[in-house]
Amino acid sequence: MKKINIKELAKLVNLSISTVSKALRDSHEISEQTKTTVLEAAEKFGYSPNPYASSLRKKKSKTIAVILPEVADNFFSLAINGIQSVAESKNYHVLIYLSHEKFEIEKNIISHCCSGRVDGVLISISDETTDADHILKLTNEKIPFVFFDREFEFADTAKVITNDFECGEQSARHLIERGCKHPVFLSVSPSLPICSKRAEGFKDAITEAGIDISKEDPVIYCSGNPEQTFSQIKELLSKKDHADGIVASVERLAMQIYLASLESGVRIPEDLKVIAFSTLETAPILNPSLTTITQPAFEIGKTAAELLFKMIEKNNHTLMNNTTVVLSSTLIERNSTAKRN
Amino acid sequence: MKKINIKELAKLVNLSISTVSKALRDSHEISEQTKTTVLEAAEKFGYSPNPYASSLRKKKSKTIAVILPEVADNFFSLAINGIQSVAESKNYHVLIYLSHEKFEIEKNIISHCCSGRVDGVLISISDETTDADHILKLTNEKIPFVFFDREFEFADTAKVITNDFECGEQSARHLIERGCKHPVFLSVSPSLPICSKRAEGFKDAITEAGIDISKEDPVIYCSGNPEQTFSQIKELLSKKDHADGIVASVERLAMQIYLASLESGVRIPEDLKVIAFSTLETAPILNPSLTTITQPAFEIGKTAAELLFKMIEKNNHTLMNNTTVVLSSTLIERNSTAKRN
DNA sequence: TTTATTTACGAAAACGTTTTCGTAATAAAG
DNA sequence: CTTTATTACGAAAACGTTTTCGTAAATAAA
Repeated sequence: MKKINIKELAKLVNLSISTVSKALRDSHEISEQTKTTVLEAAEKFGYSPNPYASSLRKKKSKTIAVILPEVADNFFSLAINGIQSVAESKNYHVLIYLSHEKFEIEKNIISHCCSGRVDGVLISISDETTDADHILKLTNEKIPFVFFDREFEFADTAKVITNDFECGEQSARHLIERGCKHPVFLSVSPSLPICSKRAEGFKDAITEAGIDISKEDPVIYCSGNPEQTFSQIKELLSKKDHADGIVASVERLAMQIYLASLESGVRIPEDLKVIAFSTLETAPILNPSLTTITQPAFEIGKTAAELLFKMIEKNNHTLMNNTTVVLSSTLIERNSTAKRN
Repeated sequence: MKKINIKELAKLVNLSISTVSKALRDSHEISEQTKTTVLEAAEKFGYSPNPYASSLRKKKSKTIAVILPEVADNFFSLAINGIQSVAESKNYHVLIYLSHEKFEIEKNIISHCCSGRVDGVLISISDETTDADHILKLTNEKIPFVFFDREFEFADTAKVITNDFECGEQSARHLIERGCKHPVFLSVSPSLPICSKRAEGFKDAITEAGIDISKEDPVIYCSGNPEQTFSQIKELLSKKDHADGIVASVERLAMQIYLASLESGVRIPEDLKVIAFSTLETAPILNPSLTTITQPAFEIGKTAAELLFKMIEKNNHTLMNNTTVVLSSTLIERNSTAKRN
C-alpha cells in the first residue's frame, strides 16, 4: 500500500481537494453523506495527512520540546512521564533535548526551538546557567514556555517548583532533632535556585538552632562528575571533626555519600546521618534505608505541561506570566537518620 | 526581532529567493562573495529556516522516534542517553513515545510514525506485544527501524540485543554455585524474547545441574503493577519449602523481591539469594547489595541508533535486515548471593 | 572572430496541506 | 413570483522552503 496523499484521495472519491480536506476535519460546510464517503475512503486507502504540510499551513506543530539536564535521573524520568501523560491526552508529540548540564548546549537547543519546530517548551535549566538571555529568545518569538523544578529565578514566567526553602529548613531541623551537632549541606551549584533556596533554608534553620556558621560555611559545593564528587566527599569525611549530618541537595550526590562513607569506614547513621532530596525508588531498601525529601516529580511534570497547554491553546505566550505553582515535597524518614547510636 | 523568512531575507540583500537558499546551503552555484553577504545577513537578522517547509520539500524530517514501554526505568533512561548522543551528533531530533506496556498504544504510536513525521524508528516492544503486523506497517512505508533490547523475535530486521540465553544460564549457575537447591526465575511475559530467552537459559542450566523441573515449573510469571507483583512474591515466599534463589528477569521486580522478603522475614542472602537483570545504579548500596546482570544500556541505545542512521543515510530501509548485534551483559556479584550462612 | 563552456544567478514549479472566497443549487421569506 | 438566505461544494492562494531549469555574462577553446 503506497503512501497516498490528499490529492489522490480526492481523485478516488471524485471530489475536490478542498472538499476532502474539509470532510476530514469535520467541517460544517460538508454534508454528512460526503463526510462518510471520504472517511471511509481514507480508512480504506490508509490515508494519513502529512504532518509537515499541515504544520506549515497551520503554523502549528503539535509538538512540544522538553529540555532537561539529563535523563538518567529518577526525578526527570518521572517528570517526563507526567509531561507525556498530558501531551498524549492532547495528541501532542514530545521532543526531548538534553543539555548535559552545559550552558552552551542549552543555548543551542533553545535557538533550535525558536525555528517554529515546537509550539511550546518545558525546561529545567542546567546548573551552569546563570542568565536567561537565551531563554528570552523564546519570548521574542512568542513561544510559550514554562520552567519546571529548575527554574531561572528572576524571570516572571510560568514555573512549577517545589517548596525548596521550607524543605531546606526541614532537612536541617530533622538532622538537629536526630542529634546532629555539625550538619552540612551539599550543593551542586550556587546559581541553581533549587540548590540555593534549599541551602538558604538549611542555613536559616541551623542558625536558628544556635549553631554558629560564621566561621565555617556549612554549604559545600560539589563539582561535576561522580568521581570528583566521591573524592570531595571522602575528603570531607577524612577530617578529624567531620560533619555528623549531611544533606544531599540532589539525587546523584546520595549515591556518592554512601560509597564514600563506606570506604571511609564512616557508619550511617551512627557517625553520619544522611538525608537526600531524591525520588529514588530504592531508598527504602538501601543500606541503610535513606531518609529522603521526595519531590512530586510526576505532578511537577504534569502541571508544568498543563500550564504550557493553557498558553498554547489560548495562543497567549504571556498568559501565565507570574504564575508560580508550588508543589510540596515530603520528608520520608528512614534509617539513614535514625537516632540509635 | 520578528521572525523573518527567506523571502524577506532575500529582499534585504537584494537577491532572489533561490540564490539565498542556495547560498545558505553552501551550493557551488553561488559565488563566495554572495555567500558571505547572505550568511552575514542571516546571522544579523536571526534568520532560521522553517523546519516544516524544509521537511515538506525535502521529504526528510531530521527526526527519529523512540518507542519504549516506560521511561522511569534505569535501563531505558540510559538507552535514551545513548540514542541521544548519536542523534545529537547527526543533528537529529528525538521524539519519545511511551507504550506503557500496552499493545494498543504501541500500535497507535507506530501508525503515527507512518505519516512521514519521522525518518526512522527505534523500538523496544511492550510485554503485551505478540505479533508484528503493526510493525510491518513501517516496512510498507519504507521507514527504517531497529529493535533495541526488546525485539520481536521473528522479524528479519535490524536489532540490538544482549546475550540473554547465556545470561539466563549464568544466573542459574551462579545461584547453584552459591548453594541454591531450589532456584526460580521471575518472568514478566512469555512472549517477550528478553524474558523467554533468559528463562530458557535458566531452565537449561538448572536441569543440567541435575535439578528436576518436570514437576514444577521454575519459571513464574508476574503480572503488571507493583502491588500485584509484591503480593505474588509474598505468596511465593510464604510456602513451606519456598525457593532459596530467585532471578529477577527485569529491574522492576528486584524492588518488590526485596520488599516482600523484608515483610516475610525472609533473609537475603541467608534464606534467599537474589540476582537481577538490572542497571540499577544503587545496586551496590542496597541492603544487601544486589548481584546484578548488567546490560550495557547506553551502548545498546547507541549502536541501535547507529544502525538506524546507516539506513537513513543510505536511504535503504532493508539495508540492515538480518543484522543482529549482540552486546554482552556482565554478572556483577554482590552480597545478595553471598554464600555465608 | 566564432563557438563552446563555465559561472552565477533568477523564475517558477513543487512538496501536501488548509483556508478563503466565489458560486451554483436549493430552501425560505416577502 | 421574486428576493434573500442557506447549503454544499470547487478553484485557487497561501504556508516557506528546495530544486529544476533557463539564461545572461564571462571565460576558454577553436
